[in-house]
Amino acid sequence: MLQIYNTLSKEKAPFEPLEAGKIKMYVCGITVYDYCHIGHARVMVAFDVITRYLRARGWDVNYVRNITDVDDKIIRRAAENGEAPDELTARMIDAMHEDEDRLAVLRPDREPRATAHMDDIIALVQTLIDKGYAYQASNGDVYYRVEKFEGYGKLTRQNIDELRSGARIEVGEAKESPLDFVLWKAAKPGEVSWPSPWGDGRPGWHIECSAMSKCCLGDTFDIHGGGPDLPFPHHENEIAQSEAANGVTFANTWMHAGPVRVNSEKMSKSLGNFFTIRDVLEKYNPEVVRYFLASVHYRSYIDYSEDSLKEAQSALERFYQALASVDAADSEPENDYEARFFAAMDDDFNTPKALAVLFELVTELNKASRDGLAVAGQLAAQLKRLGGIIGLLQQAPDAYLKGEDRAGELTSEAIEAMIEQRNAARREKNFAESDRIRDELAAQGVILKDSREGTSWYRES
RNA sequence: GGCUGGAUGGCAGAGUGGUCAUGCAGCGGACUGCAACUCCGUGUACGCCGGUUCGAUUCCGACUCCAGCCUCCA
Repeated sequence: MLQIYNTLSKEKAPFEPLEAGKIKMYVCGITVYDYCHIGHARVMVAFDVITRYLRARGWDVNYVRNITDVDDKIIRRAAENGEAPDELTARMIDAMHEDEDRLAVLRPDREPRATAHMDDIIALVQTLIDKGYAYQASNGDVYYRVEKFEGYGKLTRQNIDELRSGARIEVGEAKESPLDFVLWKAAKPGEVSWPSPWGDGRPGWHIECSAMSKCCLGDTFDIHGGGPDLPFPHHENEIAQSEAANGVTFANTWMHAGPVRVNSEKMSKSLGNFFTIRDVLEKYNPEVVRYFLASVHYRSYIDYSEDSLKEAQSALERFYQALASVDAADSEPENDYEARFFAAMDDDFNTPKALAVLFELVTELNKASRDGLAVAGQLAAQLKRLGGIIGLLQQAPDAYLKGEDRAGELTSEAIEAMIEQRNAARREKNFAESDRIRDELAAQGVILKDSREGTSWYRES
């Protein structure tokens, strides 16, 4: 039985989709005005692992993740760059897909974009106005009347009075109450805008998700996910919009990934202490980054540091060394690893626990491999398949360990030529020369392994 | 201040009312010409104080500290 922690109830509960066999999941994606950072990567990988596991468990998953391609930050950044907003967003969407591909994050089934759903957004705002949950203010903006929605604050347990005392009205706003938030923003001269019954303008931040989830998945769906900073106010506001407009429960299960920290502080744009995915991939194999993110439970904070990445590197190398020792068979052995792996994942997607099971499998595989047992190949096949459920271990072991030839480093050919020289020296028992060559290679990050079958090598990544 | 989490061995990180997490690093041994990989062995870990219990790291309460949200942020 799959148990999922629900932010709404603050507890794990058995998961049951609305429609047998099918799961409808909506995840808040990113605002495409800059390159994705590791925090984004965490959410992407977390929901990728979740989707892969749900599918491995036999469910038909419809995974929708939006792209916010109109907002203040985009408009500002595009102006700074001297380019049109849609040029900026097109570039950033391409970059995001490139980053995801490298991290082996599968594309969501649909990636709706706000600018492509203006009709849905406008219709939803109109419904809210018709039902008395929204109003157009004197400055032309349309606002949501928060105090009219009875359950406001239920996701994050906010008390409406507490919120009221902390809220304030910005200059230029014309809200009835400081708690009200904008649904439709009247355009300023020269800004990108769309026509609407309330004049030219653009949608507020929250309404697009209510509109696109309704459009792609319906009024009620199974899972709504996102990053750690979204529960309040974004998801609280989505609930207010959608439940007021549709009159039914919005999402049954709310899932939120934990934050990435750097030096015990949250990594964020506002603190400026963030690393982009592409920065990190300059130095580390993408699979190492993915392993690092999967080595901690998705809801816990995770500390980003060079040391953690190095550790992930060593751990992953252990997996690939084991896989490299034997050819994977076509069949798998009878054992309880799969059941234990699934039991771990069934417990709110406990990837660290699932990985621990795989490490036990590795030890058994290494022993079988050392003893030349046929089961070794079967264990390798099993390891690769289970690893694949969390998006790991799908590279050819040899290719992973050797890495790619890089500019300024020894090529595979050069390495192999040196190994040949060294083996000639070894045959003559000239160990001084043989060790000299090995040291020379080691200085370049190339490690040798002598065995009965000959000498193999790998790059210390 | 309001609302959420968290505190586990050198580090990372699961988990459990009473026998092992797991990984990285370290130490000893096997293998090896020597290494590397691998295997075997190796650590009185559970923030602090009370309580419940035959027994608590695990349950309950207080305390201390840390983090997240409450403003754009995944």
